[in-house]
Amino acid sequence: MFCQAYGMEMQDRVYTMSQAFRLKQSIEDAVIAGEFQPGDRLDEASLAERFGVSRTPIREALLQLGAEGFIDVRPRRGAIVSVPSPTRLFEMFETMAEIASACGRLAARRLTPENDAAMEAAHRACEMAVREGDSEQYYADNRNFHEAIYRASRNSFLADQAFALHKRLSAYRRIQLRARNRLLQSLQEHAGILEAIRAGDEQLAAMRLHDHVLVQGERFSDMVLGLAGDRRSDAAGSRSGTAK
Amino acid sequence: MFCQAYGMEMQDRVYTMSQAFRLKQSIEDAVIAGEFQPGDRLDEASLAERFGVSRTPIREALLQLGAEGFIDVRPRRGAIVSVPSPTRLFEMFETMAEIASACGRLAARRLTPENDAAMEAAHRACEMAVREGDSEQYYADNRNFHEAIYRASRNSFLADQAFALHKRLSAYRRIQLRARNRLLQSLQEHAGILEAIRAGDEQLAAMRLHDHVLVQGERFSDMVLGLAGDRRSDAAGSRSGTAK
DNA sequence: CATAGATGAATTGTATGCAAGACTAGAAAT
DNA sequence: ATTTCTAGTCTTGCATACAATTCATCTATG
Repeated sequence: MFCQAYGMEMQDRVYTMSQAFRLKQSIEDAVIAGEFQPGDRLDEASLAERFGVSRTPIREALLQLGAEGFIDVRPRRGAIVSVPSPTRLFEMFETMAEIASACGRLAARRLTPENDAAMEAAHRACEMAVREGDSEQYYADNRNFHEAIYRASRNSFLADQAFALHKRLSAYRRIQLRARNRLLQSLQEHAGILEAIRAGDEQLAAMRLHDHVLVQGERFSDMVLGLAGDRRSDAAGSRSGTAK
Repeated sequence: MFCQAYGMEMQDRVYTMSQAFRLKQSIEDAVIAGEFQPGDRLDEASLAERFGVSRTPIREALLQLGAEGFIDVRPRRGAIVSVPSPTRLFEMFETMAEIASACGRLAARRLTPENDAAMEAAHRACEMAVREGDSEQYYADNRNFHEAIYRASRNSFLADQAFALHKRLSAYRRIQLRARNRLLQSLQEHAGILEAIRAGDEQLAAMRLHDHVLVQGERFSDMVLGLAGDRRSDAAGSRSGTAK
């Protein structure tokens, strides 16, 4: 049937996005922005009231965010913003380092002029932010720079995974950037990463990206793992004061 | 995701799992078992009737599976079992190779006697399956072997990610195993991987795992990427929304 | 005084109903 | 005969109602 080809063309049509999808984005953004802090309860009723919808689409959004690991949905006990234990956080960063370095390795192998230009532009933006000492701006530009590298792997699936994890870690990454005042150091590392990718040196690019993400945290991670025989990855609150 | 024993028991107390969670597992199992083939429609009404529940928990299960990337949920157009394009499939396998090799690298660095024993046991089971020529059994044991390696990374987050992707690719992996009749070859590669991990040779372990997963597919992947200048964004495309 | 048990309030899980968008088939027109 | 328009059916999306379970508070008891 020739009609099928014709029908395909109707796919340019823009379908209305469901409310649940919009809500998912909104809630995710609110979490990333820090409006909901780790440990905070995501109450279905209040979220429904806040967004002017019923509980149903809220529930659907929360469950999806839970499936992505963005929040923690406990059966019959409601959803909370995940509170990863220190060990869990190291594990997440270590995973981020591995995935990022994989992207860098592939990018070094497959670099195209377009991807190169995108990374260059993002790098320039980072430079500008550092020059102006704008930490918030650097945070945003840094995100774009890393996304450009993920894309440069020319593996959109891997890039999606990388970016998803990047978003999940954004709150802690921001702390990391601020706490150590390592804007300039970060920028220099970026330059080294770019250099390695452009040289087509897969190993070097992977290593530099790995170290860039972990920031000397690797050995510390190993140490923690060595000490802690058993690991708890519970989201159980460390909210109230120290257990006495 | 890390759904194993999610709602089973937390802090001694056993909570009743929600229907939606059970349904999620059931539907996922059905997809993995090949009962629903890629492209098949997952109709809410018929699934509800099949499991004897209303549409609500079915919907919630489908949305969660969609968020995990296991199926493809299109707004207002229902859910289907994902039909990755060949390019997409290569990307998924390549990502699996990268994540698996990362697990192997960490396993080589941190191997404990317990993890070693677990891998050994799984390897023995694989040997037995090959000796008896039981392809189905090997498929199951192979899965356990790889899971043992993921766990041996001593990074439970990374291991969860790896296992989730492994499950997602199970249908195609089974084809891969059968089509090439490479049971024996696979077993020998397993032995080589174990050897490298035990020797603490991170690079070798990573490389062997990488090659084991990709099975000479790497160059082919590069070739496909090289030929296809632009990649189709199929219906099974990324869920990155309007991110530019 | 502390702890265990029970009762009421609050919150989540599921079912049902209705509205709106998407698919199908048929008729009209070129 | 092919395409376009249209009407009807089917499916999904959301709201509401109710059931089930968890949490908090209070009381009784050692």
